[in-house]
Amino acid sequence: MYQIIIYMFSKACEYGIKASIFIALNSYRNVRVSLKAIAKEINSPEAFTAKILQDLVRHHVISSTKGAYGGFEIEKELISSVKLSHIVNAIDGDSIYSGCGLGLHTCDESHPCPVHHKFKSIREELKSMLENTNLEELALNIKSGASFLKM
Amino acid sequence: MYQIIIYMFSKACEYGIKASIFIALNSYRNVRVSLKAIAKEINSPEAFTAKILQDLVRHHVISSTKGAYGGFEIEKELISSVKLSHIVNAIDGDSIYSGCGLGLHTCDESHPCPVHHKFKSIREELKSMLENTNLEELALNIKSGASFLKM
DNA sequence: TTAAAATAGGATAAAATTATCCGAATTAAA
DNA sequence: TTTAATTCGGATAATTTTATCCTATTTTAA
Ligand code: FES
Ligand code: FES
Repeated sequence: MYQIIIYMFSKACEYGIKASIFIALNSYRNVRVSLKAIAKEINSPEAFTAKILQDLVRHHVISSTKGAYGGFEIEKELISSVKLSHIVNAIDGDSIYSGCGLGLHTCDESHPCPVHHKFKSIREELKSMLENTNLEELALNIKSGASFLKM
Repeated sequence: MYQIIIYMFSKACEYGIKASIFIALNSYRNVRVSLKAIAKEINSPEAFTAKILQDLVRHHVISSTKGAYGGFEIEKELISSVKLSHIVNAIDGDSIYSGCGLGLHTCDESHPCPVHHKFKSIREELKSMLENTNLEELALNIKSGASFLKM
């Protein structure tokens, strides 16, 4: 059984979000970061993080360069347009929010589960938050020391 | 990778909540329900549901009677005082909400992760909802056909 | 041209969650 | 008293998620 009910994100998403923030942070300084550096910074397992970064590259959330002096980056001009929802979609797929909180086949207004109306507003709020939070603001908060990527 | 990010509840919780509602519904009519009837009604795997019901019994959320004509029930007078949070606590433990959305060791106001402030309000809202929703209202909505336990 | 540093990707393993099986214990009715 | 209907609980299996390993490929610099 879980220890936390609100499984906001899968581990994969957690790592993906944190990695993206760290990459953004460095891309402002035109610095490409390696998998190794990322995993160290966000305190994540290297090989698993690699898989997630590959996903993000495939979905064009970040870009990668192979070979020596290679690594991951995000085009500076794009950082402010990358939303949390993009990252989450890339990693967990985009069938987000369509599921019923109690596992009914679909979440359907005309055939609601017992908690449908109670959860709907919360879910919408979360959704709009993800769609309106961009990497730039998150990176700036890290930079200013207002928030942290590990511990 | 998950298909739905907001893993509101574990499967165990989903089944636990739905089962509790169905039991409540029947307890109003002084009818004890069997595991078999519950699993059929909420469309859940029988043996797994049994484990969850055992948890709920141990935590005194519901009560059980062994043997022929046995089954599960909830004392009528208690139905309105059983909150969703009780069910969830019984099944997933009570370290609820203490975890950080991005997996930091603890959710700490003075050492916040990048999404801390964004998620905090949503989480609080969800918490108070769980603490303020009782089985009675959920059961009544099923009874009146306003909500459904399966499909 | 070679060596070193990286990402990419397939295969596999470990851990957690979900699900199943089976026998023991209990209870009520026949 | 026997039988059938049940919950209880331990063991185990299947599935999903998370994590690791190893090799291939790419790229840059020496
Ligand atoms: S039907 Fe369950 S959340 Fe909408
Ligand atoms: S520190 Fe991450 S949610 Fe509070």
